[in-house]
Amino acid sequence: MARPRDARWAGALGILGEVRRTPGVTRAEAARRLGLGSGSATEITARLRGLDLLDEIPAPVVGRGRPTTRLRPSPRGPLVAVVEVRYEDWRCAISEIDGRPVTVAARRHGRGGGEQIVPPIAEVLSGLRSRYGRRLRAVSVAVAGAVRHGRLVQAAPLEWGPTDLSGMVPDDALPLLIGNDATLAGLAEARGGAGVRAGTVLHLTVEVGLGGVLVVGGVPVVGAGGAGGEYGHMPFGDRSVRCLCGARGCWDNDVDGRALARHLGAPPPEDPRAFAYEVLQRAAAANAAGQGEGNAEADAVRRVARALASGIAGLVNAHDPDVVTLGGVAPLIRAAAEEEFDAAYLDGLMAFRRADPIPLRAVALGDEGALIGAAAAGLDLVLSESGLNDWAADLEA
Amino acid sequence: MARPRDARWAGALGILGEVRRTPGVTRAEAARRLGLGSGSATEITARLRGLDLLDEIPAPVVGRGRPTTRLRPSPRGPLVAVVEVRYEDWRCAISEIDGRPVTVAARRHGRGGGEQIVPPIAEVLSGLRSRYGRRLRAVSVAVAGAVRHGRLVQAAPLEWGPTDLSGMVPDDALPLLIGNDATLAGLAEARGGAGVRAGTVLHLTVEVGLGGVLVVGGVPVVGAGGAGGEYGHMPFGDRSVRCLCGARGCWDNDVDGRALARHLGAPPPEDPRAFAYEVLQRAAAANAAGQGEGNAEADAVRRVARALASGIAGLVNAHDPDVVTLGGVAPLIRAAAEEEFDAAYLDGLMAFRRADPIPLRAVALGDEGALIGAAAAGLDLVLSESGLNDWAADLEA
DNA sequence: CGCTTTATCCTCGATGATCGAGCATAAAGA
DNA sequence: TCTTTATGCTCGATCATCGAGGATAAAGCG
Repeated sequence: MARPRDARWAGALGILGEVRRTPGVTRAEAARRLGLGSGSATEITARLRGLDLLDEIPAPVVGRGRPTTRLRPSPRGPLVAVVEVRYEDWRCAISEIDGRPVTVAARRHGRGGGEQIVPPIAEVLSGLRSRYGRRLRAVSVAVAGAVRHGRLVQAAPLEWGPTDLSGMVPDDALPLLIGNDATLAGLAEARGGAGVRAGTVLHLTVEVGLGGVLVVGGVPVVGAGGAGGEYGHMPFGDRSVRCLCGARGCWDNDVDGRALARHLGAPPPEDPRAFAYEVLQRAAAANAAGQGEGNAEADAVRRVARALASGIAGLVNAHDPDVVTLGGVAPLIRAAAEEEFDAAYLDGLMAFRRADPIPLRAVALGDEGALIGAAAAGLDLVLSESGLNDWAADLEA
Repeated sequence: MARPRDARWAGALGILGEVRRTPGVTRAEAARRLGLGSGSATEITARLRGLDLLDEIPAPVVGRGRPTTRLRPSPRGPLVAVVEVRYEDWRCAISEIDGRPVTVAARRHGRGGGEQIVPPIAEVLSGLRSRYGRRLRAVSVAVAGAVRHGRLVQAAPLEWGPTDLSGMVPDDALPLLIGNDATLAGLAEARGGAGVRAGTVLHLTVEVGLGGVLVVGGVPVVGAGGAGGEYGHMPFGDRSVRCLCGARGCWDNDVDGRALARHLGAPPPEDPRAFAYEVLQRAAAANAAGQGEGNAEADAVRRVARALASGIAGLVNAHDPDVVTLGGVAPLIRAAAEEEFDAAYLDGLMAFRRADPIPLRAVALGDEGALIGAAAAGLDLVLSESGLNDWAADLEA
């Protein structure tokens, strides 16, 4: 062979990237964005068609000029299976290379050990495997817990210990990716949600506890073992409080439904997320009615809002992102105590940042973020150089 | 032209990178590491010699076989001027493409406004410019303050406000890079110091306040405006304390000489770094003599050690680095209260991390880190594709 | 209905970095 | 001096990309 090792897929990766970024781009537009000549575009798309990676369909004509085609995932192209494991349920989805997962199964699960969810998910994945065969290239899991070196090491709110999820995959040759749900949601928001076109995105989600991630240039900063982004376990809170995670003073404990319950003198709620929704709704209503002052729930919300906002300010000081995206109940907390929230945010910023504070935005992908992010992570693998080499080799065989 | 735009310098960048990583590598070794064939190595080194980027000198013969050559910066090659501005002094250095700065001037400065240092530095740089002409390709400045969008926006401990340093460069065409000193020291440690070969390095320095940076794959994570790494301004401390930076509860105030003085009931020290050195030395001596218990200074040091270590634990939770490198007085704080420090570190970690905690290491480059890092940042620019294109164009003209 | 305009696509020869085999070179060891 | 070991150089081949020129397809216009 006599090609620069990295050049074999160079152009192809560019085109595939455009298709992922903008599903349904026209071929002409993709070539323009990449600065490709028309000759290269022809060559590359022809190759990708031949590899069953892309398909071209006539594009609706807009003005004059020769009509172009839209680039779409090939109906015989690679697929990624995606799983999301949340506090009370899980779902499986399948995604083509445009990164839009389609749910194929969903189920609630009890509060037993983590291993109980493995068999039913394995069954679904096994079904996908026999249905799609070699088209299925990877399994990507988003899970509500701390993940390190591809293993779920801790899921305190779920009350799961270290859990082995590797039994999910029907076939040892099928790559299994496991990521934290908030991390993957942040990835999705940064690439195609509220943080799109920003170089550095800080994503934070409040569900049960707080998770998040810093995404730089579309790549999540997850550290050596992939466990980065556990911002909920920074000691922004009261050091005398021991967190379920084992550390002290974790921010986690000051910003969610459990914190609201504590401030209200209520027992720890069974479902902190639902509890938070209810309290936030009532607090927002009270505020809207001008009865927020002295209202216990509104007070609790304000307290949580201050804890959340001042921590965010600290993270902004430390990371200098272009934008902060807020998911889960965080946008609701802000909305239900906007004044206190924004004041605490500004107050926590270094002085030079106050003139033009980094914007805080609610997520754009809603509850689909983690699933979309998991698909993106899976596709990063499948559409990498080595992934494409494997795909091409499989086609030949 | 008919070359893949990125391929023109591809091989050359690899070789230059090896020379930077390992000054004095042999040509054969560099080719081996890059997986280059001997033909490519010949072609590339010949081109780099022709461009006055590299020089080859005979290598001392070790065993049998045809002797190879060492790759070195060309004596007519590009240079980067480096400036470090610290609390009480500044220095200028010059670096060839191996990234080893050689100091050419140093001076103490008073505590006036920041602008006072610009003229003398400008004079030194102007001298370098006339001496080296076009060989001087960039000026890279490490400064003890918050830097954003290439401007020094805040230097609270120096008591400088926003300061325009652009007057330093003798020629508007000469690129000026400005970076935070702790960020650049972290870059240097990650690439060639205590964090070498680690994928993700968290670097933290305690001087007056605390600075640092996360370095991922040799690239510092500095956010949108380059102001990332201001870990000293995360609210790990007492929220009732207002920091000089404008925020509240900053970690900055709990970990340095000012904190030691506060705990000792002493007035804020004129030179917090020197004060810290003295207290730490006495506390270490007291501990060594078995008189650490009840000793006021040793108690103050323990308190600072706990504040430092628990904050580090929080950052480790959030970032999951391979290694934490400690600079400035941080290693001394740890040494002077090792038990408390390590206990607080472990106590602040999430439970799953305790079995195999991320190692904390003292810096390897001592006080040269910021200078070396600034040289590295400058060379990243000079030895980029566009920088090399400019250099080649200048040679032709 | 045919011509013009606009936009895109395809063909084809050129380019240039890399590759790898084969040969040349230089030192150490026998 | 011959062999072994390691490296450097030459040269033809490869291949993704480039860009010019021509082909193609639709809309607009008379």
